[in-house]
Amino acid sequence: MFLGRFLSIFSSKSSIFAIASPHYQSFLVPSFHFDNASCQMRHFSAYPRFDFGSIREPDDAVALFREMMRTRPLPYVTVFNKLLSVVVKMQQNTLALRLFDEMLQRDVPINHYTLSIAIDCYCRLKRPDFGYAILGSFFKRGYEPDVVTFTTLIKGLLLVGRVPEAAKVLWKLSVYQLCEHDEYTYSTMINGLCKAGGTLEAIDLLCLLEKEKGSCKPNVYAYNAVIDGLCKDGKVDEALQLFSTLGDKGISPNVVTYNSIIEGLCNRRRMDEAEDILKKMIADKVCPNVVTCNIFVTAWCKDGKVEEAEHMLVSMKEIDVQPDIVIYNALINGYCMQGKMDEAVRIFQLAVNSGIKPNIVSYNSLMNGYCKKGQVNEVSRLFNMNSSFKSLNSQLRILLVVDSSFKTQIHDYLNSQLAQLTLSAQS
DNA sequence: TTAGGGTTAG
Repeated sequence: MFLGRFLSIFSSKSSIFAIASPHYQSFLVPSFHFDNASCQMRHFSAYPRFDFGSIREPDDAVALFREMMRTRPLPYVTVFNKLLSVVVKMQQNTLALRLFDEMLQRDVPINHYTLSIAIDCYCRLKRPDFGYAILGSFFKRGYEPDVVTFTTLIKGLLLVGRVPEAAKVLWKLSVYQLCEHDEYTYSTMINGLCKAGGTLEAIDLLCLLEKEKGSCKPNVYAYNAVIDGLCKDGKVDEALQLFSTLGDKGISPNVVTYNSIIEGLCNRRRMDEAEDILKKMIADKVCPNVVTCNIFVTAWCKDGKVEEAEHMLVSMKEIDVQPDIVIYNALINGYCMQGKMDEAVRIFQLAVNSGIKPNIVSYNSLMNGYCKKGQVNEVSRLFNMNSSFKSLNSQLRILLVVDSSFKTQIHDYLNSQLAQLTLSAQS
């Protein structure tokens, strides 16, 4: 049985932890001994120390920002930049831009790091043109955009599929000697090309870099992007071929490399080969992570082997990998697809009891399952548990998959909910 | 305590 073999593969992983444990220990030991001097400096500093680690919600960041704005003299620009970075890492790009705007309006000192963060936010919001506009502020304030700034803009253009423009920026960097490109620049370009459907062009660029003399050789991120692109294009054998050459090139595959290959094989239902790659991964001392586990769980669920897939939760505990909502959702959906709603709800509860918050995907899977069984009352109950404008569009999408005999009933129900939500929003 | 990179679910 595949699951049995899978578990036995994982059980051999204890050796990995044995090897890795000294690193874990040194990582966990607090570094008081060499931080004493700086602690004392801070203790006597006139500036308060702002605790960015305590930021959990966007509101926390706003509260800290307000506190910083009230502090006199104002904190250094580095402190404001740090706060903006924390907000960006929370994927609150609009909020980061709002804070940035307030800094400009209230004449808080900024530097080229601040401007790069703002460009990054616009790019992440898929508005690279606004990012470009900020380049003007660089020159106005006497700063020069550097390789990070340009790489960020290239990434932004690629994110919205503007491949030729991104290539042009890359080309201009060299021709006009605006700055020296680095590994990030090329891996960003290669990844963007793959994500925009241009895996072949990405391979061409990769080959060009491999032949180029100099220090800017493609790294594991660039190879991962191409391997993943090939797998997603269904060209798993080509991905395997490239994967097999990595060792000779001095590139160590990491967990993402292995996950992409495993996913490519699983999607083609080449499960035995996926298992072989997992074995190789463990032999190479690369620890499987939650994504690795989820790839197998998803594949088993699609094959209708949901009970077996559920055993993965046990395996994960054994190897100290924490399940996340993605893996619970894969199982919930697996049971829903089989019409086993009691089992689906049990997994839902298991997630909640484990402290994992269900999300829109969890609710949609359950609603879809109940719709398929015609249990409209359960659908309404779930809808009321999770009704908001944000999720409404996703919930309406279930109409596409429910049996036609229930469509009218659910459609009327959702319309009445929509009307109520509209009214409450207006009031 | 200052900026840029990858993989997963309905």
